[in-house]
Amino acid sequence: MSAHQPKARGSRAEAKPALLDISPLTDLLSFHMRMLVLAVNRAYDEAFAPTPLAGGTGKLTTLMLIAANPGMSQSDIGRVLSKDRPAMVRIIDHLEAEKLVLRKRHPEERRRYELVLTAQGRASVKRFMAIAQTYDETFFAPLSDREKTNLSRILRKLRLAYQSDTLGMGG
Amino acid sequence: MSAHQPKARGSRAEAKPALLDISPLTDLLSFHMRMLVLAVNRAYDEAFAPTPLAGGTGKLTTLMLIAANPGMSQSDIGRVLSKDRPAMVRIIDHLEAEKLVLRKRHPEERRRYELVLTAQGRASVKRFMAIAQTYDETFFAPLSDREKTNLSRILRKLRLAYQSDTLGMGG
DNA sequence: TATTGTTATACTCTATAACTATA
DNA sequence: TATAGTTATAGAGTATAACAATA
Repeated sequence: MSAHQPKARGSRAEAKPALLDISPLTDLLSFHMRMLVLAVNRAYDEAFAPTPLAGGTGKLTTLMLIAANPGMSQSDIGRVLSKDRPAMVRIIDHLEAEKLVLRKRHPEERRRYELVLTAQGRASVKRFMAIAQTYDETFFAPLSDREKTNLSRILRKLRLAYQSDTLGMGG
Repeated sequence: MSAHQPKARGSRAEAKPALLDISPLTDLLSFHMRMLVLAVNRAYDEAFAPTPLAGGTGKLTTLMLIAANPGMSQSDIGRVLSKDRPAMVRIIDHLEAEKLVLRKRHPEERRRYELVLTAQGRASVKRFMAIAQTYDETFFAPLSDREKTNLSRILRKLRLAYQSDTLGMGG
């Protein structure tokens, strides 16, 4: 959070091809978070490669939202996930092609769809959520329980500060 | 970290267009981190829009690395930032076009470049680092000092677990 | 044979505008 | 006029393969 460490030249650190000073970067919390998300996304890609939810986390999170809140519209989901309407069209197209999600016309509000899981979607989502939980727990396994609780509380506080939107409950 | 909250129907929560249950997502630390990085990237775009480092953080981080470690090669930087060689070519092309960075041929190892700042680059990098620090501090301002220290320590622990590469020191 | 930088290609994600149909 | 969904387009990020120059 402050003063960069000196380059430690001359010490016993002269083994490898000259160590790099990355402290200007690691002093920034935002840099830390970005690098970690890169790694966590790689872990996601590995865990979900053999599933129809490969290639970006948007398909999984959309499916989980529909499972927990049947009847959501595409725009509703976009607001939660910070995705615009064109992005949601593509995701729902994919999930529909995979026969996991169904677009039902809203009876009164005929502009929007009510998104619901198909029977296959309901059956699959349990498996997907188990994969998600395993990959998430595995990734954060290097942390102690106390650190995980702290991290969760801190991230939640930041989320509420920047996303206090219409969202809702949970977390 | 566990048990989803019930939908709390019937309580005083029936005001807005029916609250959404996002707890399946917020139970995942990885989801929290991804959403926060989305927000932090938006903050970056705003802060650096009027500079030649707009459009992605790679240009700033590359510049800061060269400033702290003159003579780095493109591949060196790519290893630190988890970017492949084609990505680094594009970034250095941009920084060179902006007259911030210079490709110098390495005298002995004539395959690689020694990347150094131009006079203009050295003058600008101080300003850019000040902008970076301000935007970073502003973004994490909702946290107490203790929380920031905790977050930094936790993120560092995870980084070391997943990126124990050849990196170096600092942080 | 391996490595640095380069080019080309492709696929994803993101952002914007414009169109339709509904309200 | 405003909103939900759609389409088209362009930009940035990422991943791959292949190439030239060098080691």
